[in-house]
Amino acid sequence: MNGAVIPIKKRPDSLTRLKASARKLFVERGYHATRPQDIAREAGLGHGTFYLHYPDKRACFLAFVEDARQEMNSHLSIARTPDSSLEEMIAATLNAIYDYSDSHPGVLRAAMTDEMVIDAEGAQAVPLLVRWGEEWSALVLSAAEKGQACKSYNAEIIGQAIVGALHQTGREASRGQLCRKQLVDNLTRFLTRALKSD
Amino acid sequence: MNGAVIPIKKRPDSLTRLKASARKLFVERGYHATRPQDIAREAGLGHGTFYLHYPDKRACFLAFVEDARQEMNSHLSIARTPDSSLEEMIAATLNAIYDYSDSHPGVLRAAMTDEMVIDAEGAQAVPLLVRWGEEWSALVLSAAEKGQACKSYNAEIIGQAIVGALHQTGREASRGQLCRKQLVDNLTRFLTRALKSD
Amino acid sequence: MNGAVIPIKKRPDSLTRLKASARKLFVERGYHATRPQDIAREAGLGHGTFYLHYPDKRACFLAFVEDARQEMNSHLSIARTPDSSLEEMIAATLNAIYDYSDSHPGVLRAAMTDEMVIDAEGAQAVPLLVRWGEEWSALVLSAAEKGQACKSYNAEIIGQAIVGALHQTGREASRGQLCRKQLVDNLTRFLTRALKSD
Amino acid sequence: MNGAVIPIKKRPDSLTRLKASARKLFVERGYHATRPQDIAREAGLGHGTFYLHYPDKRACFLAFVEDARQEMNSHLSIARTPDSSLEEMIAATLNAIYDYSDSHPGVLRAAMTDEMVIDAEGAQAVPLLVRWGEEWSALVLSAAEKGQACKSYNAEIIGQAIVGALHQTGREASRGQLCRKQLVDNLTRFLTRALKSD
DNA sequence: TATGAATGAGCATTCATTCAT
DNA sequence: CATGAATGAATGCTCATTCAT
Repeated sequence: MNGAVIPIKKRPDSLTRLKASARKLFVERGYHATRPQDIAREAGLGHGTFYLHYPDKRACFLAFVEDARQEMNSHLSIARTPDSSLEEMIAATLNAIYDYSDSHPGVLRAAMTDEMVIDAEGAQAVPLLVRWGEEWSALVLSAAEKGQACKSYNAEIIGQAIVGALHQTGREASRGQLCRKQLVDNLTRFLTRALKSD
Repeated sequence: MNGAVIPIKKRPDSLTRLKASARKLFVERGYHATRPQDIAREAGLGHGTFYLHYPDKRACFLAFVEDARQEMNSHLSIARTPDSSLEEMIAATLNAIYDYSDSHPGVLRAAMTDEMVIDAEGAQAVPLLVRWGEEWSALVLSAAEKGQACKSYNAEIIGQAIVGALHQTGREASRGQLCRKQLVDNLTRFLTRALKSD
Repeated sequence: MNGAVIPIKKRPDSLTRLKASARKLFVERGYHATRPQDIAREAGLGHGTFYLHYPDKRACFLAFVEDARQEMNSHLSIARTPDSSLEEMIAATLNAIYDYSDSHPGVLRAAMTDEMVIDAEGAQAVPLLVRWGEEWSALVLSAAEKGQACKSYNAEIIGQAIVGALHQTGREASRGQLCRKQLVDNLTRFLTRALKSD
Repeated sequence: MNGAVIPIKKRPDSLTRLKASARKLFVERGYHATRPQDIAREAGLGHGTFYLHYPDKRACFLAFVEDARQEMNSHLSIARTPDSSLEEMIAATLNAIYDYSDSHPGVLRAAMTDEMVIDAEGAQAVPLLVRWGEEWSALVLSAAEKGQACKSYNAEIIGQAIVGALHQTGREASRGQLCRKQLVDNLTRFLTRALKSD
């Protein structure tokens, strides 16, 4: 009679539903136009339930950002193959970003909402975009060490430049102006030429 | 009847003072933390006077953005010399941008506040960053025609990429992390290599 | 034509009306059961107007207490005649207190609401009752100096004891249990005997 | 089958623990700043358990007051010796009150929280202070009958006056302003002189 | 008997905007 | 042109109480 362990697939538990609703609304309406009450209602819960899981609205937004970051990072680490040329690496990364963007439209944009907008004081330690810029810095550095990339750049600056370029083009793409294939092709060539050694 | 003489040093009219106050406060506090009342008070005017000049707060912000754009464009057109190499043109432009940023700290950042933040519906026709991206597109196109830049790029995409790179590095610079000289040097080389023909 | 100075008896101005409404409601319902909105509505004003005059509800209550204190003090200073025996002074004071209580029913009681109730942190510097206790201390001291009262008391303690006795009997009186004439008579004798020298 | 032995040192049942926690928190934070949830958590119980024992928060507070009253009364009846002079009786009572206050700091003060604060409508049948006033009335009456106290007082009024004096001085004492020895000495003399016959 | 997730009416406070002067 | 008192819908958040387990 070990049958007592039927887990019956219950509880699409309230936190999970709040997270989904918060993501949906932050993406659709932005931070300021989304009220905790809206998030709870969208999740089919009472207002108070929101505050069972988050101390305030800001914490909920930050959790959303953090989740998006981790999701995105998983996507990226899957996409990147170890021994590839600089161009291949860039193309793979771009494709991974656009894949994520296509399957989660608007999420990156919402997650990158300027922290000044959320709370003038005590904002996010480091904005999402800056963190990703730092990751690009590391990539640039390692490519330089492998002789794939020009060694005379300040990797920090170049990392931020790359992430800025991707952000702005991605944004325009999501406004429906630019086609993805061209985007990947152009940006890959642009970045590769800018970075490659000699 | 000498009373008719032109009063040479009269006090700036109320709209001018409102504009100055609005800029100051939008830069210092951001859009949401600035109330029309604060702007009027900062300008030494009654609260109601604000609405004599702007239909609402949003219009005031948009006017601020437009002014910043025009100021910046003046700076740029002065800085650019007609017959220069691609590299010279890029370096001159970057320097002009940082000059403006130094003499008007925070203005560009505030003016580029994401329109989604200002009003979910009926946002700015075209965000400032996108407009500047379009101007870079035109520069890239004309450089390509002059044989200075690679012809096979989609200028629209590359324009947005460039402006994104500049925005993000500029932002990090204003967080006090990056030194201007290095910034100009690295970005000039980065963009020149990425763009140049052959 | 100095007629330009007709003051036309305008503006039963909003602060005055708010004060009256606040007093009425704090007396009728107590601090916690009175909302800023109720005060404003009672005064025939919008909610927001309340916050034009008080930074918060607590400040409004404290202003009410201070007003009551001053009103009461005026009453007392009018009632007391300079050269009177201890017994006369006590009787005059008690009568003045009950006169005030009769014409402003409930006000003293509401004004003496324990500060702990209003805000655990940063409460009233010194509660109203304690302040009045200190004034009684001074009276006891001066009576002792004039040889009217026993010199061996600690005036501070006795001042608080007197004010406590008056408060508690006044409270019971307002619950309709005790008759005023008897109250004044009994308390006067009680205090006089307790205080008088020899 | 030794399992049936009486478990001598079982943990105090939930009501006992709730009572202890309620007392602790009402004393430390006051009525309004204490939530049923806090009381339950402090007692190491689930929130819902609170409502197994009390219909609502008000009932819990009233139970706390009643317990304090009974405890205090026990203290007093132990302290009072049958055949003593008025002065001895007063001194013994005061000492008993301060003993209780010293060993249960803050409890009397919390228990005497104005009933208006707890619930505007349908407040406590008779506030604690008034009940103790009535007990003092009885003491005064019996002292008068024994010829120890002046017969011409209205005992009801004098009872309330005494209890008010004790309350207010006790409160100031707990604010750390007055020393106990002096308190007992001064109040004993004060009350004895006020009460004693002839 | 015990639990604690869920609830939603309620609260203090803000702020873009209006309008009588 | 200029004023600033007045407005009230809207916001983020709390907490006494319920109820399915």
